[in-house]
Amino acid sequence: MESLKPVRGTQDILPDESRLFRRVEETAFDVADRYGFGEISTPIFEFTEVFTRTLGDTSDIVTKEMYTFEDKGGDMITLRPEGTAGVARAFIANGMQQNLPLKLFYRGPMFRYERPQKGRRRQFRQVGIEILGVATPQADIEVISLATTFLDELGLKNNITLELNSLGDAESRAAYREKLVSYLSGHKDKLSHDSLERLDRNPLRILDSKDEGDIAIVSNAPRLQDSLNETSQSFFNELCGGLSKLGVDFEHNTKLVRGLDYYCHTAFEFTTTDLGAQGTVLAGGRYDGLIGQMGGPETPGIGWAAGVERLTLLLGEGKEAKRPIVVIPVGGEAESEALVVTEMLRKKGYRVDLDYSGNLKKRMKRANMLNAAAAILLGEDELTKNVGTLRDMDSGEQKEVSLETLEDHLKVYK
RNA sequence: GCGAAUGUAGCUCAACUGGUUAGAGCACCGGCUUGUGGUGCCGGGGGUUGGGGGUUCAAGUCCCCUCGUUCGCCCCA
Repeated sequence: MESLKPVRGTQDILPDESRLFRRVEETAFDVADRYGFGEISTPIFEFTEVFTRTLGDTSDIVTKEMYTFEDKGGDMITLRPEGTAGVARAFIANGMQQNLPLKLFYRGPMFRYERPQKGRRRQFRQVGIEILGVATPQADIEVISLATTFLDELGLKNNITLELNSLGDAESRAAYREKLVSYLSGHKDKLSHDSLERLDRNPLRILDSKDEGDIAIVSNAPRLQDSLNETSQSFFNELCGGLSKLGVDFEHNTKLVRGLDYYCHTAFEFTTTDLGAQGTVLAGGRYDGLIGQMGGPETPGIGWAAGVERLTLLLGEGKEAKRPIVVIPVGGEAESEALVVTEMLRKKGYRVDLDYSGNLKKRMKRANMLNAAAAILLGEDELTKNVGTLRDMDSGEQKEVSLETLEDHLKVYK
């Protein structure tokens, strides 16, 4: 065996940690459900074209981060690097435009060939939502307030801030892009190497540069919001107004941008300073051009995705699992009776564990390790009297109770 | 893809400028306690020091390569 280690950037998620993952995903689904979203599952791999068409040939995701391979039938297949493309594809393929507007929730693993870091894996999980078919800011408001509720219910409200910006409609963006490029072109000699490359590929990104020289240049650059036409401006105003009315706090970050062409109007990110360089915990925006670009009917869309790993890193320990009751048979004869009692209690809804082996001391120790609330001892003495010894694991008090009325005594532990 | 740090027991870490059989705490197993855990005492198992190569009389320690992790950049959730 070459190595038993998992492939770089992948990880085993053991039961304790799984609980956190489940909490994040279930909270997300639960909230989305209340907001009227239905769950959609799309394949975790698609024809490569699905992603190259939606993400554009020049984006980093496509040029260097996709897990792409040829399958045995000769098709080019890619492990999905994000969720929206698959949802959009499924939308078109299933003729879902009949049912607009649509509110969809998804969750599952995504794959990106990147250098792993804290909060960044090659296989990672996302939860996300999309609203399709609503061109007005109502959808933007709903999607963002859903995100806020979700993060609130995870108890993360205090660590996370919402940054919001408008990219404007296609016309406004094109106009701004032109202004920005012509301004920046006058400073080519001073731009950082990275930004120089971004200049023709993705100039808006330069606004976001961390290079000090770039920041100085950008500070005098024409501003995005000055290029917004009337439609775009009122769209954004309506969004901000709606959020305020719902009590959603946000910061208008005029440097927040999205690279791809089909993005428009709303862009937002929920960020934290607790995760080093991977500060973005949930992000999304409006993508009115996407479905049309894929060959479907022109359909407006907006949505977000959140990184489950990053959220679990912020959660810490979290709530304890429900404490079990442990049934402890003493002596071989009690084993089968213990099994009966255990099954009976399980079917009545108790969380019950049965110790398999060892002397009483060992089994008690194990019950303690399991953080049991109570232990039920079944030995020869008990069996002849048809009782069980019920021990409260916190107080240490114990009493014999008849097996018929056992459940009444357990209600406190349920 | 680029730059840097790091890698010793299941976990957290120790081992002076290279120098005998690599230690400790926690965890685990056993005993004190043959039907009673969470505290105590005694004992035990555990490591090709991430892997490979090199320098040296001698390498956990120095050098090279490789793999993993972490941090930053790029990018993103």
